[in-house]
Amino acid sequence: MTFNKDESAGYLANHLARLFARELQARIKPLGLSTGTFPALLVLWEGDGLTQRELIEHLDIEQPTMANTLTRMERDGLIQRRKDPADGRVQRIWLTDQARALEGPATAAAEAVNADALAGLEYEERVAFQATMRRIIATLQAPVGDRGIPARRRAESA
Amino acid sequence: MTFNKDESAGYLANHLARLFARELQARIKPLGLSTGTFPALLVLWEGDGLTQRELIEHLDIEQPTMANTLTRMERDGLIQRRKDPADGRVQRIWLTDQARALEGPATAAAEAVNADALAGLEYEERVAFQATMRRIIATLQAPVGDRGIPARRRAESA
DNA sequence: TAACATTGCATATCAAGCTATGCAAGTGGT
DNA sequence: ACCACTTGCATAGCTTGATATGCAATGTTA
Repeated sequence: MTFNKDESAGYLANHLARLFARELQARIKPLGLSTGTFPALLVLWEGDGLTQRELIEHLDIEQPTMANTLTRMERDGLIQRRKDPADGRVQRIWLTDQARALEGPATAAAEAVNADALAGLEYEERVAFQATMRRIIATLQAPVGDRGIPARRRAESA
Repeated sequence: MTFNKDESAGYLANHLARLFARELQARIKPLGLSTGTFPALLVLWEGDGLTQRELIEHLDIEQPTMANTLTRMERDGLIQRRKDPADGRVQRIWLTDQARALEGPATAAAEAVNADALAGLEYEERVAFQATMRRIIATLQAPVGDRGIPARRRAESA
């Protein structure tokens, strides 16, 4: 049996993510936003003043990737980095007014991408799809030894 | 209602793809392979001598991305580019013996990643998940005006 | 308190994706 | 035969992801 990419979950996930990114990029570029900054903004719109570490824990992104993204966001006038008065190592991230003003149009664009992508799916299929994605994400985030063990049972044996 | 990333199909797809890529990278790095070259190899193992254009049609990758990937693959001894005798514009892509020898271990690694990721899912859930991914991919590949229209009906009205 | 370990972030460097652009080789129409 | 168009690929330059590494600030411990 040869390996068939069109039946490989990993290949399909990669392809799907690229298509979503293309679509989102087309819709938020007019706002002056790009796909990489978007997840950080989603977290910061819920409440800013976070540290870089707090951001990466929310987003499961490596630290240097986030540092890089924040540098671009600062350059583009979306955030400011200000030193934490209590801990000299920490830089807290604050949104600019410009970034705050983009929350409405930007989240509307993202909603539109999702609606577009999922058009043609029944409600039950959408719910099941997202639930499955979350389960696989949880599996891949678990340490290798714990794979395939439901989170409940994992918690019990801790 | 605020936008919630953990209920956004696009965000979940991006996160999922990153986790798959991390996992695959860990497993094929020992073979001297990387995630970007993998899809091209999958196509070429089925039969080489393809043009760059044929490759990008198989993989839905932009042409300069593929040109770049092929340059790295040539550098790493995985492929050779040879001029097509009949058409001076065309470079045909041929696998090296080294690349041919990697088919077994590399596809085994990819199978292992998929098995790992999908462990904990029932058979029906896996099938449904992959079917849904393929449907969303088809939707996002369709021209904007045709979104939400089943492929069957789209074909009829052509 | 001096030495060591940890934490938070930055920098360097690479891969993998994209858009914009250029150019040489082929094709077609007159 | 010539001009215009198309096709195939390369290059430049950017974003978004990763690893490896360094360093300063803070914590911890003998």
